[in-house]
Amino acid sequence: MSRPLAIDRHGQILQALEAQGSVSVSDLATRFGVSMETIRRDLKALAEEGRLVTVHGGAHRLTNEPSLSRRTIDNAEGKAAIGRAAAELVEDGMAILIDSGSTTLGLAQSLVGRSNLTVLTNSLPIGLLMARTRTIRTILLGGEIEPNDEAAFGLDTLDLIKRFRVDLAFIGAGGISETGDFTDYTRLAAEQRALMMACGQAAYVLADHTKFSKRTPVLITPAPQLAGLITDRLPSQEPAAIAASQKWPIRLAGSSV
Amino acid sequence: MSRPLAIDRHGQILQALEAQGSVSVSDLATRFGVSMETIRRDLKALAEEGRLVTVHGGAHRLTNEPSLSRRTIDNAEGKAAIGRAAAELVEDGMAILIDSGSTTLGLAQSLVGRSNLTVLTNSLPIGLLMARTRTIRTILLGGEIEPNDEAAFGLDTLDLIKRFRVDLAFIGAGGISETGDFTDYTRLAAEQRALMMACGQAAYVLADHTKFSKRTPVLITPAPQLAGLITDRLPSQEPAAIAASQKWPIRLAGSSV
DNA sequence: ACTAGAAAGCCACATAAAGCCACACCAATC
DNA sequence: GATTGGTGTGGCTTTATGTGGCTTTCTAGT
Repeated sequence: MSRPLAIDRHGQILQALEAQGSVSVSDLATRFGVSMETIRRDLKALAEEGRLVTVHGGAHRLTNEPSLSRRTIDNAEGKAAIGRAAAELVEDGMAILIDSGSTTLGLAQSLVGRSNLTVLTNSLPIGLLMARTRTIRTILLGGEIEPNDEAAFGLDTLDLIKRFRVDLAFIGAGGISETGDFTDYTRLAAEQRALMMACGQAAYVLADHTKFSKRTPVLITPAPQLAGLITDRLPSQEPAAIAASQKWPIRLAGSSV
Repeated sequence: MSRPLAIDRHGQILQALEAQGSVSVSDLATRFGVSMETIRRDLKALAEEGRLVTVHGGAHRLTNEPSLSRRTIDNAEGKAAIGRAAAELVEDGMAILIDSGSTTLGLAQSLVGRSNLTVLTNSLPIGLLMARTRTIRTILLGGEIEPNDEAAFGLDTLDLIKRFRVDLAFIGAGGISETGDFTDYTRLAAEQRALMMACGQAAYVLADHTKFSKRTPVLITPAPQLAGLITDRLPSQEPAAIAASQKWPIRLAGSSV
């Protein structure tokens, strides 16, 4: 009987670490089907190389770096579920576009470990995350960086988007109006998101349920490629949720972990 | 030379490695119908040619270029000193371009706290760092991301560079040749760096002393804007250092903290 | 704040897979 | 027919992993 390569495990551990910030010994042990002691030895070796720090129960990423700062993401669980649901739509060999935002970041995290994909994004954290997998080809849509989003916006970004065609586009939104339409904070961002939709053969908006109660000023003109909305749950009392459910096909992400 | 069978095997092993990142001895043995010992000899031979690295149980793709994301930066102190020296050239209100690399990252770190600056960069870590200051306007030059550098390279990047003109450009280099010229790992990177030089009214190459003993294959064609080299110290015994000092104005960064 | 139980860590030992080396073998080549 | 280079085999060493016993650390309930 042959033994799986230890070095592959090391690589995947580091990937999981990039995506999640921390990993637990028991999770890794079950995931790889090896004993906890083996995982401990892996983590110890990686820690000696200075690639992570071990903590009781697992390991943690070194904290100096441009992190996908896990700065208290609201409704992290719901966004992770949306990410997993969206990732199921992504098939081997596809080229996809991922917009910036904490919800779309959930999708990127779910794609870690996949290979034979091409990801276009205007988000720096997503770009770094994807590039570090080393198995996903990553193209960054450059432009002027908006510090709040840590993503590129602007004329150059619009221009770059126009040069590509992808299989799927996953778009964020600032909020959802009472009419069920998607809205954004600025004119430029709305324009850019509309263009991103048109870049894909099919486009999905990723928005968690908190967006139904958010109103942002600029309407995003939906492109014909818009295939639906992926969210975690529909707040039944929200007019925006009711309107949206009548307007777009909605895919509910099971919040079960 | 060798049996045709063996040559086929070597090629296919490298191909499998390219596709999967790693291969196991036992898998290859069953796949080719030969003994594990033979596969080991194959891997050993390929490892001696520098085409892969052997690990217990198989082999792993080599990452030719030392990765930036491994946190231990060689000669961090010298690079920080170079960064401070370069930062002194940057005046209020300027627009500057910062190339990717660990040395140029030192410059970016020295600029934290400054304001009224515009920074163009193709490096994701530098872009994030600058954007997070919120006082420095940041423009990211997009394109395909090279995982080792965590920076954008490619046709789109070249195209974007051409659209800007900056006051100062700070360029990295893979190595310095015996003739004192700057060299790089790939044709594309060399081209891109040359274009970056031409983007500035004046351009400086930032390279610490370890670069004088590094030889990388592709020559960077210097643009006329190249105003000099900023380094931490000149290894007197290195022919590359002597040649460079005769060819370019050199600014030595005081290593004093 | 204290303490008991549970979970995780550590160490030593056992074992199976992998690596290494010397030698034998086989099939082309000169 | 001798030579040469690739390949397989057997014996030994090394490495990776699992297991059990013990210690340490965390957590929750009083």
